[in-house]
Amino acid sequence: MEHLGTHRHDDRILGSDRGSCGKCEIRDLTFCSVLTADEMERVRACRTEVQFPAHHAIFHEDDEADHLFNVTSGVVKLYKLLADGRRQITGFLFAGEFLGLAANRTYAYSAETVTEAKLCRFSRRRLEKLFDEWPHLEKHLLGIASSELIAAQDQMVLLGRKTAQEKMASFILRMSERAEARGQDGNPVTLPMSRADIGDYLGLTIETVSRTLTQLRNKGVISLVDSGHILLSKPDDLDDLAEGF
Amino acid sequence: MEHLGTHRHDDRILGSDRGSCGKCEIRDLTFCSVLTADEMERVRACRTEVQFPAHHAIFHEDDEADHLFNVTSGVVKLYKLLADGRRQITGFLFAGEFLGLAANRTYAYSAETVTEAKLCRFSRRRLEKLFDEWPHLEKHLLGIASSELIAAQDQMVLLGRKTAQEKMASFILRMSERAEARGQDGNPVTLPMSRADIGDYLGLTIETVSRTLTQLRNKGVISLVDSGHILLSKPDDLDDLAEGF
DNA sequence: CCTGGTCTTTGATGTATGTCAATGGTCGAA
DNA sequence: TTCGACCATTGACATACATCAAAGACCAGG
Repeated sequence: MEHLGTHRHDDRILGSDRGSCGKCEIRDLTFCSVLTADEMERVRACRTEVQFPAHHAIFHEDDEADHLFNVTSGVVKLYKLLADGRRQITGFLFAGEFLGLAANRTYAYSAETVTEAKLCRFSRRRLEKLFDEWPHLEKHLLGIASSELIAAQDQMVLLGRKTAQEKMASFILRMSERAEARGQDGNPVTLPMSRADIGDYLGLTIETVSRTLTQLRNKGVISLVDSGHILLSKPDDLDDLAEGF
Repeated sequence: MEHLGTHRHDDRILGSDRGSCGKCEIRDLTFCSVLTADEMERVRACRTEVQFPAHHAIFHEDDEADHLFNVTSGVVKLYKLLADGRRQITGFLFAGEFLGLAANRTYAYSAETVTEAKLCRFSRRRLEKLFDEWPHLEKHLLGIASSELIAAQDQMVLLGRKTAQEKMASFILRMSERAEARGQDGNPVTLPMSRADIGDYLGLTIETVSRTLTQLRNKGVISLVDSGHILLSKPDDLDDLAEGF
């Protein structure tokens, strides 16, 4: 709900490091996976790797949308603000995921790091020229956009029709699944974001997030290792709670 | 919230009418607008025009996603259900808009008519073959998907962070804008859907929708011509209410 | 080891919205 | 015209979640 002061010192760009695509460890998670060696070379030419500390603004909703980004490590959040400061987080992004969606010439949302994070930053203008040349890449992006649209609709169901408990259960399970999809351990789940962030993602307050977690703990379906790590004691029961049984 | 009994008699397909693309009045609103005459001819070959009465199911969330659709007249709603029947409407579609998004091989949502409606029905398999051949069409679809993603994020803000009054005000204004975008009159606004549908779209109950409308009427920002037609008496004040001023 | 700051948890209370119930309006069928 | 069904509106009451407030955790810096 409240604005957490975002650090606004230098961007900490790690030089113009354009040389490391070859040893990119998350290539398979990104759109780069569909590129040939020649194509990779041309993509590399419009790329810069940037690094930000935790809780650092990447861009704001009304900035000129000059760049597209791929998260290469760390966690990023996307959000929109209402005039009085109410905030809705529209997504958390992990390694391999894509950001920079624009409406007209400005970004459609603001983006901030949750943890320290590295990103590949592309010139939108130059990258879009490559998209025009490579239909298979455009096709891949359409697939990504479709999946995101489906995820957005699930989030609408969550925000519009689920109770606090169902929201929390769904969120924990989703984070677990996504960790596994990235090849990490899904249990215990790591929640790198604050309670405020979770609340602003689920349409709840900090207090309700906290209280709901202790309810789930009291029911025995989860254990709180520490505030950022949750052990799923009864994943099947958690599944049921997420769907309202 | 509750299930409105959807009529399940015959589909009322108006024969295999494949001959009328030439005089299609809403061509400019659809992806057909980017096709050449030759391309149109091939699209026409995998097309059937279908017509449904009001409150009729078009497809269900778990059906095999064999078809894609374009609304040519009337209004359609998309929704998802929770196990106990709670419903979230994820969108209302008007003439020119596209539906049939699939996850894996089944539809990602259910679709039902709100009013009597006509749709162009395409074979997914055959249409996707054409997409592969025509990159400019794929590019156009990516643009559509991006706009829908942006709209979905706005809806998340609405569902997660807006009050009932802000939700209603936003909804009325959105409907007005969309009518104007289709070349219709945006004031008075026509709301062809029931209060139950509006509630399930905004994450509210029927009663709250009704009460909120009378609040707005009492404030003098709208007049209720009848339950489906709203006159915007003070559009600017309504704008302010939508954003929380 | 203390200290101040930030974040999380927990408690007490308030309120926007949901639930339950009744009334009224509209429209098509007889 | 009257009837019945359905939908919208309004009222009384209930409650899930928000708000306000305080008390622990945790951690970095001195």
